[in-house]
Amino acid sequence: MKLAPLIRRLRREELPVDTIELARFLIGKSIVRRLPGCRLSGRIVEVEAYPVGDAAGHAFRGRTASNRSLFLGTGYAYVYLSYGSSFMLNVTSEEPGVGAGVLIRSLEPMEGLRSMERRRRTSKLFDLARGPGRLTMAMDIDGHCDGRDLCADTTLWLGSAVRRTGAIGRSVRVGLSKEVKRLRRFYERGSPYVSGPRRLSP
DNA sequence: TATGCGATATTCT
DNA sequence: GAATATCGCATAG
Repeated sequence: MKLAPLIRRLRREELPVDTIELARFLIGKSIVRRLPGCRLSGRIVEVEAYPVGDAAGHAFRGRTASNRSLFLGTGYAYVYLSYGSSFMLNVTSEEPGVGAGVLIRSLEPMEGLRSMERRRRTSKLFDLARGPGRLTMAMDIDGHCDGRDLCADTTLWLGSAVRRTGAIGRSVRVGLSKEVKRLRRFYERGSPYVSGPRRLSP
């Protein structure tokens, strides 16, 4: 399956500036990663929004050296290390100077399956990029990607949808101790590539 | 299928 | 010193 011609790079003007709108918009879109000798891509099937004023968001206490990428504007990568072992990929939102973003939680793998399998040490298709820490490992995303412009970078960028997007579900977010009741997690209904407890993704 | 726990590093208090 | 937007394995039902 030749997907490369089907995926068109998204321009910044196409991205909703509002965090919640961007989260919904990203479901069904593509993440593309170019590595030496191979290209990886996946379809976004699950995200979480961390808008302005959200106590669970990393920008809540203001800008610091580690979260500065969250303040770049809409369409940049904010990558950080969680629990000492897992990198998390976020797409930033809002105007420059405002700290907010969307956590990418799960991908449906499309291109570069063999490369992902090697990096993830599993050949189970459903487990390759299901979960935020897993997808960064599968896509070889780490701190080097922090701050990249996802609308301009040649190694990591946002692409168009490759097929019609299914119905979008909404739920509480996974693994939080603050703002636990906010319905800020979005996912494609019926996708087997979605993480979290099944009760959250009816 | 569901729940529980340890590993792990960086940041902020 | 505590907390953390997780994962993978273990165990029980």
